[in-house]
Amino acid sequence: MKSKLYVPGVGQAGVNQLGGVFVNGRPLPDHVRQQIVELALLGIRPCDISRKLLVSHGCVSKILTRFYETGSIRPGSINGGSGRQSKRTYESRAEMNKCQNSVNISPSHQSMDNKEVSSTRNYRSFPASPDRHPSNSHSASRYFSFHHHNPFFFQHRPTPTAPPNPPSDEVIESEESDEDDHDDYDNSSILSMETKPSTSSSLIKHSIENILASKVTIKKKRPSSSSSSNTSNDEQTTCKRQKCIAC
DNA sequence: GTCGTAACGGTTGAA
DNA sequence: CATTCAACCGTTACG
Repeated sequence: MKSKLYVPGVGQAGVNQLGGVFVNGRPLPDHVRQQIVELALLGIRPCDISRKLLVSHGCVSKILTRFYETGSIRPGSINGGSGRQSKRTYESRAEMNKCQNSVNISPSHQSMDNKEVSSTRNYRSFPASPDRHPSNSHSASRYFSFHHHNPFFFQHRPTPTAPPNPPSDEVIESEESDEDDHDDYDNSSILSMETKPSTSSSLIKHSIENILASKVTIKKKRPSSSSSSNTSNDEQTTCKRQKCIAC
């Protein structure tokens, strides 16, 4: 039921049942994950979140479960799991460190150390800066291939108000820095500390993110119709939230 | 209608 | 350099 379109260098971009765009095998962009968690923390039910963000409810469930358990919304295993000493593990470690400090979800906490952490994350989703990962020639070539064939994918900005995306080259530079990061996100974001792709890291600039981002931002937020029914769920959510904070 | 989860197909990166 | 394989991803379907 899902339509697929093959994107060279990235894989199969598909459209899920909700009409959302995704790339099979690739994690959702950070800001989408962030939105999922934020909305959940605001008491929005997962089903509403999935509809609003056009993400499957299974994915929402996974992300929220992970968030409640680990305090991290980032993809990747927290415990590492395999003996594989990969970037994922490294990234996860950074998350763990950050989790200890940051799970108190306070915007005021978003701070500079975030930059340090962010430098170790985000990049996984796409080899945006192949030069940082010289060993990964495959990914680099895939990236360049895709980039070359789909320049338009890198020209979208998540928000309509955002300035035009710097041309693809800057993506590769990966040091693109602040210019595009903050404006992509809601400044009042509860989890901005946790999830803000922040400056240094080259956030996933590839297609799915931008596509989703534009979809999400363009899509008018429904007045949370579930507000009335939230009361009971709020308790659950609050309970989980406290559980998360406790971590 | 909502939620959690297993199965599935796909991507990624280390070996 | 190409291949293999484990880990992870999001979607789908089921209960």
